[in-house]
Amino acid sequence: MKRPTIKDIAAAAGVSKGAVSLALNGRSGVSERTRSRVLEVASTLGYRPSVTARALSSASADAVGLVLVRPPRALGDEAFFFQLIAGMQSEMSCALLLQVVDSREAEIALYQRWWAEHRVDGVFLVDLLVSDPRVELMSALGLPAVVVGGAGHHGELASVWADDYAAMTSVVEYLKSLGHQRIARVAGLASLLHTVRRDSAFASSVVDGVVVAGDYTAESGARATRELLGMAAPPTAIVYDNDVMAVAGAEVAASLGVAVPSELSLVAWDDSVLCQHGRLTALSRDTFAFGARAARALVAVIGGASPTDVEDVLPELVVRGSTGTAPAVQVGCEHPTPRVR
Amino acid sequence: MKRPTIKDIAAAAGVSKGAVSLALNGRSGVSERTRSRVLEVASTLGYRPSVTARALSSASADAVGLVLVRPPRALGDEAFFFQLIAGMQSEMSCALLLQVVDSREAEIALYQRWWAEHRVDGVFLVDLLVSDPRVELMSALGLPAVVVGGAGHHGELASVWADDYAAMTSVVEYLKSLGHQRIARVAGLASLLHTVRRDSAFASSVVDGVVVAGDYTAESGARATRELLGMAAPPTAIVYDNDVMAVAGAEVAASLGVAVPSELSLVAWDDSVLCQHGRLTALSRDTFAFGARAARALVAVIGGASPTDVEDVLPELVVRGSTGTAPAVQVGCEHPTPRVR
DNA sequence: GACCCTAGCTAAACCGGTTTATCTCCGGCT
DNA sequence: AGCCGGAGATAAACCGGTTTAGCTAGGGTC
Repeated sequence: MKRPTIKDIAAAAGVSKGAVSLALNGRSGVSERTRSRVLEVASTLGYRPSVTARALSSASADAVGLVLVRPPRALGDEAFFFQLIAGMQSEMSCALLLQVVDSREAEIALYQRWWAEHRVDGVFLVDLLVSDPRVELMSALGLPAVVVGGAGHHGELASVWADDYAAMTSVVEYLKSLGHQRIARVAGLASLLHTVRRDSAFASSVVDGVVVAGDYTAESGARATRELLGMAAPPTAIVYDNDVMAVAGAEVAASLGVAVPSELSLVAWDDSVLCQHGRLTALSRDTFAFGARAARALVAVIGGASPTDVEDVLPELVVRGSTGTAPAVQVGCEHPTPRVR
Repeated sequence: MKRPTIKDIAAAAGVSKGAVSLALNGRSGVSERTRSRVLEVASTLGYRPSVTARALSSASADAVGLVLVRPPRALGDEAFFFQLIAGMQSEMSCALLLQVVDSREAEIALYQRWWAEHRVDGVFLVDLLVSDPRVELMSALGLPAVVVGGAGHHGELASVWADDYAAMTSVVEYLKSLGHQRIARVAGLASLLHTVRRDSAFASSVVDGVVVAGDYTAESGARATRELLGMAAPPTAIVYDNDVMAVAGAEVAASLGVAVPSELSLVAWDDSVLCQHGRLTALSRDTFAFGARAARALVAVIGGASPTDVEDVLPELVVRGSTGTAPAVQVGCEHPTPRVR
């Protein structure tokens, strides 16, 4: 089967290629009679302009790109990105080029390649680092980009972000209102910008708060939780940087015989089916809507709009069974017997 | 910033465009001296051929496509597809064009469009229907395609599949070996081919087995489970078509006071973090490897290999806490009091 | 009637590659 | 000397669009 080209349409309608192009793109230069004839011929022949050819004459590639840096097998557990992608798609008429790579270097090389190959009109940047080389790269290449999730103001780039600082503060305030004083945090990758934000928010609202580093995997969540519960003065509440670590933490608590929420309260960042089934209190945000917003921003930037910062709505704390009032303080007992064997 | 084109390389190396093309593609027609000079110039200038332009001269689009038909918001819960995608990527050097649409018609239109626009070299077909129009479409268009997950032999198309029939049979045999006799099944969408396969396997190995239809959502899993447990002679074991429904079912059982596994055994199809945390016995397959295999098959077909059927390894039953020996049969009590209020 | 303007269209160049036809030069053979 | 062949290179066509320059016919103005 041979797909019809503009030349076929031109021949069938008895006009020139140029006239067909003008007619199809709704531009002036052809009479209404000719235009309607061309349109009719095109539709009966099932004509579709080739994006490829169109992209050549410096028009758009009609696609945007997204690169994820992950160990590929771990990807399936992170519902977050899938939600995000689905949301993006809902606001884009063009295609999404998706690639999973395993290193930051590969990611940068890929962006460069896509740009050089004229393959995308713009890209999303996720997992922003504290000082991210990609920001400068985009400016240098002149490739439209939207930073997703990094808190505002990245060079000349547009960004869509949620206020992690305020969110963390609100979680801590909630826990404090329940009487918790020894609050700990299981953080995500330290190289990520939002981890730093949350860290600083946590540090400024919790005195002597313990922070243990994790990497979003169940293993790291379990390890961190074991470490925290084994301390001389274990925390009465733990805030996790994602859902997977939180659920793993809940299991460790159960296996150690620490009752949730009467002895220990748990909060997960990012809600998911996992939290729903684990009855975990979680900081929920509408990731789908977030993706949609990011897509709108990118489309705007590609369209030539000047880059803006869009702040997402503050995540909402969904209280479930994993948080409760702090256990009564045993006066005079600075070092209660750790419950951990 | 302006990216260098083949013309720039030609000028810098003092040769013609054609010579550069030959040199870069390792084809004969240029001397070794010229070739090395061209290569050097190209690398110092950071040259990258434009896929766009290349695709125009009937070469490859250097991308493959995947369309998912889902209500977009539900997508995030299905780790399966993300795993699959990650696996595909691991075996492809080209890019993946991903789009989520909300109807079968849109999917077909999209495949047609991608083909017409010369945007992809081939596509993956997932969620095969019992009599799927896409199979014929691909043949008609001459678009290389690989059927993912549908059990073998689809027209002239290559396919990568797991033997759902054998898998279902093995699950039932396992339950029977535990003494279960009243086994029920919560099925997935009836329009999907693999649902039909599992149905027929289930029907032929379980006498009077009850099948309730579901749609992979937690709600449908819960509803189906409530229905089954409310029957006069409720089943002692239930097999679910996916993890989300199984976990929802486990919760319903818990809320009704039905003990798992002493009174009721549960098995989920497709393992995930959800099953791991819910301690659900699950039929586990290596989705990542499955995706990788599919990608290899597609690459081969695009390369001109004649389409083949690749059978995936049989899924493995991972026994966790949700399955156990059947409760003792109360002799003479045909209709035990339902435990459901 | 001479002039200009514009609508409507065509021809041709262009985008950045690949591919084919052609051209030149050089060496070997009879 | 004359002929042939092949290597090495180039010019030009082509892919399927967009865009610009140019051409023509018709109508209005003075």
